[in-house]
Amino acid sequence: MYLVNGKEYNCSVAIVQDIFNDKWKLGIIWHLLAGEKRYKELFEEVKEITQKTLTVKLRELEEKQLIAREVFPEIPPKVVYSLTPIGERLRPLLKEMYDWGIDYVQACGEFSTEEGCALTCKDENLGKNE
Amino acid sequence: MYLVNGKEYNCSVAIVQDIFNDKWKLGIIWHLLAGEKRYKELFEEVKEITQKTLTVKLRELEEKQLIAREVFPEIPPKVVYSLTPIGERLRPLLKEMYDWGIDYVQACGEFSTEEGCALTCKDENLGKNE
DNA sequence: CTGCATCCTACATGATACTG
DNA sequence: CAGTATCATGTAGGATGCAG
Repeated sequence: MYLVNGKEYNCSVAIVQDIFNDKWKLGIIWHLLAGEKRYKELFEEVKEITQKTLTVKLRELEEKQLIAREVFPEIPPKVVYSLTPIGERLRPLLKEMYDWGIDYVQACGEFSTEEGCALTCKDENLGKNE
Repeated sequence: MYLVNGKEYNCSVAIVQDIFNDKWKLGIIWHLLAGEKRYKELFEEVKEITQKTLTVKLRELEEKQLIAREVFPEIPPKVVYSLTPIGERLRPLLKEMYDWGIDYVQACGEFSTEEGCALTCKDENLGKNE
C-alpha cells in the first residue's frame, strides 16, 4: 500500500496509470527527454495542444515533481522546463513504450514508414546516459 | 508514420498513449498477465469497475488484438479471456511501470508498506518466461 | 454467468480572446 | 513570451435494470 500525493494505491502500477491517464503528459515528458525546453518550444513541439492545456499539464507535472520550472526575470519573460531526477527516470519506461509500439505496428499495423518521429526524441536521446 | 486501427501516428509512443489513455485497460492487462481469466474473475479482481465498463474495455482490447476471447457453449455461459502474443509482449512495459512506481514512492511518497499488490500480479509473474 | 440497454453526469479538453 | 479568463462540449464512466 502506497500513499502518494494524498492518494492511496494498492499497486505501484496504479500510480503510473493515475499520473499518465490523460492525453498530454506522456508527450510532454517525451519532448523533455530531449533536453530542457521553453514554454514556447513545448507549445510548438507538442502537436495540437492548446496553451491552456499545456499550462495545466505543466502545472500538474510540476506538482507531481516530474518536472522543474525555472523562471528568468527578463523581459520578455523566459521560463524553462526540465525533468527532475525521478522524471528523467521515466526514460526506460518511454523506451519500452517506443519499442512495444514498433512491435505492435508489425503485428497489427496496416502501414508504416521510417519518416522520423514527430515527437523529435530520437533513439540516441532515448538511450542517453548522463 | 504509422497507420494502425485506422489511425495515423507520428510516433510509436503515441500508439501506446492512445490505447491506454483510459482508467481500466492497464489494470485488465495486468491481471491477465497472471494467466487467463473468466469474466467474473476479472470483474472481482479489477477493483471498482462496473460490469458495463468491463465489457466495453474487454471489447476494445479484443478489437486492438491485445486479448483473445474464448466462449464455451455451456449453461451457464463460460467466457475466458487471455493475452495474445502482442498482449503478452506488454509484460516488460508493465514491469517498467511497476519498478518506476516503486522508485516514485521512494522519491515522492508519504507512506508505503509491503502488504502486497492488490493487482495480484506478483514479481514471479511479472518476470515469467513461457 | 455474461452480458446489453438506458439514462445521466463530471471532467478533460477545445476555442477564442485577452494581459503583464 | 508566457501565460489567464471564459465559455462550450464530447465522451468516458457510473447507476440501474433487464435478458438469454
